[in-house]
Amino acid sequence: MKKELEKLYDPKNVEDRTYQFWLNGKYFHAKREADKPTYTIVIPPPNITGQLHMGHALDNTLQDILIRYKRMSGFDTLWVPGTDHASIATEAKIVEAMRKEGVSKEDIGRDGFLERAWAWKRQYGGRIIEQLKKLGSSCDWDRERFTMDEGCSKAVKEVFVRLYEQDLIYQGNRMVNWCPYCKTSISDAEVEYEEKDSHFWHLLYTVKETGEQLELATTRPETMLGDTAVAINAEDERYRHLHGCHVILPLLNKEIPIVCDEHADMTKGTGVVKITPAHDPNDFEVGARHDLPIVRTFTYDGHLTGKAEKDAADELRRTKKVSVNEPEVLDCGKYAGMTTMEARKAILADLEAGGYIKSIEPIKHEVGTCYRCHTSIEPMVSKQWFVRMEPLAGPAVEAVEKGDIRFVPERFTKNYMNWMRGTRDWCISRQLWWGHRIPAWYCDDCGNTVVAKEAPAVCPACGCKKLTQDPDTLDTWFSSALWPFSTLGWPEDTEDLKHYYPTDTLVTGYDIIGFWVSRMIFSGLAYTNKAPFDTVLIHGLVRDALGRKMSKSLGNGIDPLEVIDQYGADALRFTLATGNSPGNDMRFSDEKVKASRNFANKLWNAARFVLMNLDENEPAPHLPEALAPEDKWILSRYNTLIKEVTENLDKYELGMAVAKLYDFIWDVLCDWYIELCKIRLNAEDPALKAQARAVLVYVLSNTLKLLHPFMPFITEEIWQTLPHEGESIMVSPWPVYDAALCFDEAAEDMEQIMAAVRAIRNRRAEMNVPPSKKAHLLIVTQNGRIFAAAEEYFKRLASASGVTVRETASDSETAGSVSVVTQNAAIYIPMAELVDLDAERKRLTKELEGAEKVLSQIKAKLSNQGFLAKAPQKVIDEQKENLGKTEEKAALLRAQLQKLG
RNA sequence: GGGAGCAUAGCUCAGCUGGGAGAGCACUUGCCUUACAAGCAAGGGGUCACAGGUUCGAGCCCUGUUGUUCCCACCA
Repeated sequence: MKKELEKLYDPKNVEDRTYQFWLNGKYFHAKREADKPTYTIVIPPPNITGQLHMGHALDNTLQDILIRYKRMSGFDTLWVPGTDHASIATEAKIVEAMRKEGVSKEDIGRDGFLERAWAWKRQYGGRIIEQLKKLGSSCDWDRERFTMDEGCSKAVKEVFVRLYEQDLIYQGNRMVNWCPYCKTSISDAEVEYEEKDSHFWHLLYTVKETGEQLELATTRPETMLGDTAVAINAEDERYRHLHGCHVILPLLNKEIPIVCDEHADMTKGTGVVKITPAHDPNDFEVGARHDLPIVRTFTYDGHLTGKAEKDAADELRRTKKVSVNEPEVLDCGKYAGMTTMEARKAILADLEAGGYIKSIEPIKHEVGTCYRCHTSIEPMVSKQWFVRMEPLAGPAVEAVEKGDIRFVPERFTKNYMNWMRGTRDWCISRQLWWGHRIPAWYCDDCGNTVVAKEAPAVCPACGCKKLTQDPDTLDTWFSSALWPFSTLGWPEDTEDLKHYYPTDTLVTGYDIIGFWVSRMIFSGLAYTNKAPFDTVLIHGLVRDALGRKMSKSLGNGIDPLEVIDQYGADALRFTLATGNSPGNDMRFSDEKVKASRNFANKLWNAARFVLMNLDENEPAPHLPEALAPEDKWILSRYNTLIKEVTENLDKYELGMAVAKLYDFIWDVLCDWYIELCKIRLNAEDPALKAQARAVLVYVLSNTLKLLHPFMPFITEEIWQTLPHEGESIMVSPWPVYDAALCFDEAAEDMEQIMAAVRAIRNRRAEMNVPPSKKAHLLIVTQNGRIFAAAEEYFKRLASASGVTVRETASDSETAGSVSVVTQNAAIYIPMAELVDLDAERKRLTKELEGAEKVLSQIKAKLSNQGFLAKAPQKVIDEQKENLGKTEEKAALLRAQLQKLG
């Protein structure tokens, strides 16, 4: 029975049904096949707060292309999907939702909050998974994971305890980045710098011993209450007499020392700098060097501290036997309770009134902000957990240097190295509730700290039972760092882990190399002794049509699901895969998707044409015994395509691969081969028909396979409609290049005919001859072999009514003709009424000039001794061949001109 | 301050290890040719940012300049 397709391809009729078909067939499921090499990708887990955005669409399209290609190429492929709990982002969203209900975290307590968070996860965690399916992602859904599921939690505890025992995790009062809005510490990587307008306030502090006024500048006068010294450089001659002296801190009238420290830069400002160890990272270092007191003057939510905070801190110090460098807290008196900005104003006003301000200088200033909420971060001394990076970074640098891990494109190696070499200890504790709770317990009696995978029953130090777990949770990236192996079962030595780990390719954007990629690398090396993957494929950002970042605040985001709804997932995938190279940003526009949709439709109609011509019992794809010249030509082209597409995919040149497929399908297959096939399909001879059908089905069906990783839905739909063997195109074998199917000479002959066809069309178009006006062609050539059997081609493709091929022609025979000259033939189109001898002469002269110019260039090269001596033989041969061809053409042109007189 | 990317047709971008400048869109002209007007055929349009250098040969390699984007950095 003849199958028919709709005139327009409608993705809506195909995609969901096809995806379900794949799921039913369990084609995505990795079966641990012992006889196959493995290929594994772990998905960069999207946040459960998220909707699928264009970045995800790109990321997952690339992964699916690789996975589908490898699956068809005979690999045991596994693509592990999952989601990330995204502690800070999710918690912020839930808090925000609760705020709208008038409920706070504290109202419902930790357990109540976590209940809500898990409900959130159940509600929204699945949504993005469904969206990934719409895209066609062939993930192994039986292995779907979540960063806070039981297995991942186990891995997190295992790592934490191990690192603690190896002294690679420690707790300490250190300078951290504090977000007063999120009320948590964040890591260095989570700070984003933004340029803001600000001022230098030049202040005057009085030296106690000499009474002179010491000028210093600050951008943050509100921190002055926490000053515990001013620093000068020991080499600075201007202040040599002040060594060992003190200044009186204004407003507090407190005596603080002048210290000599390298941090004070003589070339900057007055060379004097105030030191606030509790609220500035540099000053913290200075404080440590000079054993200065650390006086905290800010609360953790961005207000100035008062009596309550001071008392609480004192109480803590008294009862808790706390660590030595627990900061003091100041009762800021009249400033207590003000926000830092309010305090700045008030303090400046008081300084002004007291005559302590010398001048104010406007400046532009890079201010650190929280990457989530963009609130200015406050550097703050706080007790946090840290991962000691130096011992972990070494092997991670080495693995990339040795080539165990490769970045594509290569330039991102540098990016990674800079990050890895420059990184400081990683602050991993967060003052949040949603996340992996830190597996540390403190003894209420003796203050002992116990780190363990399970809650200890008694304090090992004093034997009491009063143990309280650390209230903090871990940085989201702590669990993401383990993702390549925690998802496969680590720390258990599971079958999956043995079989699929290390994974192969990691696909992600350049924006999270520091956050995620580098942490997976050092984690993998440290805990599994293996690099977690061997290749990192980096892609860029998807921007809007104007090149702007897509963002919620700009409202310029394009929803991939809407694009899928309108144009189909294949069109979206094609758009994202095409025309961009690894690591580069790309612009997304409606026009591009339309072009992709048109391509899908073109393919669809090519298939429609083929099906239209098929017999009821058309056999599965095969090649006939005898081949027509155009068959040999298309098979040569097709085999070249296999070779190139495969090579491109192996080199991660996905954009190039898909561009070649586009050209082949549209130009080679549709515009030429199908048109050529119509000759035989319209012929009487059933053998010729069958021959054309067979080659058409063979080439189309196999080309669909090459295209399948990029456009899975439409290729499956067409493949299923065509005669085929096997259940699904997605598990059919990847085409293999076959040198026996490259017919170079026949293909070259065919190209000659095509060139003649183009030249005739060109000539006719120039003269505005409609296709309906046919003409009998006279071809004069020494290459009769090529043109002898070409009559049907010219009739079909060049509006010819017939063709005569000869070696010579008399002037009278060609007098009333328009002529066309190709490389090896002069073709006469009898159209006496259109012949304009003058125009004809001009045109031929121009063509001849062109040919002669090329000739002189080639001759110059071939007479250049340097070229002959140093150029590769292949290039020289090409030039020689070209010389022959061009000379032939020039001769024909000259003869033609002579004829015209 | 350090590092990286980009600069090619009107627009968006390809161009792999140096060997005759490409695609899509837009534009012009002619075609409803029985797969497709979401199409077919033909065409116009580029000092490959600028200046040097290496080379027989440079869009591609080297140096510098300009413009632009991004990343990193504690600049009081």
